[in-house]
Amino acid sequence: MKNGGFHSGRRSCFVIDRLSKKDRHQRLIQLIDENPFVTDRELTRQLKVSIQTIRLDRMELGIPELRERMKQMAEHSYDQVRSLSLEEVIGDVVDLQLDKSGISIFEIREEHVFSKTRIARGHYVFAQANSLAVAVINDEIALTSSADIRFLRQVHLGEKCIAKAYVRSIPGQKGKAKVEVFTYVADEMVFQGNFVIYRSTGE
Amino acid sequence: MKNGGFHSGRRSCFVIDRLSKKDRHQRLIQLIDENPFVTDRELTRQLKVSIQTIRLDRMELGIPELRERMKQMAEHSYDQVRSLSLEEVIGDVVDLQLDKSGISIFEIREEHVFSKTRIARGHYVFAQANSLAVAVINDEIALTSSADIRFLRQVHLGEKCIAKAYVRSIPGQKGKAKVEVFTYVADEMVFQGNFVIYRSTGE
DNA sequence: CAAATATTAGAACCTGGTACTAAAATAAAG
DNA sequence: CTTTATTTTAGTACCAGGTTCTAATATTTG
Repeated sequence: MKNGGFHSGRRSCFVIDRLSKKDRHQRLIQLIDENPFVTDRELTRQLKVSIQTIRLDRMELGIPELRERMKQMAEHSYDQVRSLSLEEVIGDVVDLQLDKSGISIFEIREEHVFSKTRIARGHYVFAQANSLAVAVINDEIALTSSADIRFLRQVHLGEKCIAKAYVRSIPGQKGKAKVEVFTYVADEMVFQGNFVIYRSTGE
Repeated sequence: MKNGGFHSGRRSCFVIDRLSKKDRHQRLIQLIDENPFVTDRELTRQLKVSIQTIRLDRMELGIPELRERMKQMAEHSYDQVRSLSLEEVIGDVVDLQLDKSGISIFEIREEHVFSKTRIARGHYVFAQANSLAVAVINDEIALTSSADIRFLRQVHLGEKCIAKAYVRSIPGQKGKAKVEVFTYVADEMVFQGNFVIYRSTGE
């Protein structure tokens, strides 16, 4: 053995000594998590064990090699970019009757909440309602003109928001539509909004 | 030569013949753009040229090898995830006087606009204002209670939104603060919002 | 036709591994 | 204190997907 104390470290009676297998595994997971772009060779320096040990460890832990990790990240981001650019609406629209009504579902995930309180940031709840209000209008161009909104209670991590939109056309004005949106978690109303949507009819 | 017509295609008098160098370059760019995970070997099949030609072409066009492409995508997505999870606020807060006022800047990028019209989705403009309204409140917990908003004109791709927030405390109610936000592009006001923010004072 | 350009072939080498065999070192059990 | 089991290290052959370099053919152009 190369490392360890002067008398080639028996037990762990020396300060700078190898970690136990279990500890090393934990550290390995941590290191790769912190920097997924680390090579096995770099890991040998950090963990003071041979490259074979690193590779055995990765096997046991089911951690793929660097190139495979990068490939997976690349594929993931590729999919994400594709789906994001398709995401014309925040939340899944499950029902849509153009110029009448619509329903969308949106689940509050980690990225939508304040990390401290785990309460959803208002603009995500608004975004779901706004997207739905725009989607429900049967027009080439539909833009939010103004809105009057109310957050009735906090929405927490993991909760499913069901937004229901109803189109109430404004009789006098042709280029504008009024859309009412109510968002529920289970039976409880958490958000209420009155949107005035600009539409491009007759242009 | 291996491909081409029966008499080993002189000129381009045969139908199934190699493309010109220029056309091949265009096709190569297109193929890699469509599927960045394609190997050189797969490209030889598509373009009917040798692997050396593919590699020369990539050189000339400055297209890196598959592994480098994957690495770049992986790094890009890693950075994005990191910055997204750190993004406590939409827009850069450039000035903040707690319980008084604040300014944030937010540039409209591709991902914020309707692909058809290149006009910003309302909820991004709202999100900037909402984030700023919450940030300007000097409290552990600050949540949007209600808002009254107006989109004064469309914001386009590439425009920089400068949001200014002013706290107007509500004298009667202790747990609520009123925040006015005005968003400008250059000198033009594009958005106006009155937010009522719930605050946790004295709790 | 000759000269210039484009294409192909092939060998050596690189990174970051896998798969496998085998020998040490260390720990645990009898 | 041995013997056995586990853990760690060493070393070789091999792989994908390349780069880099030299050299030989095609093909096009003047």
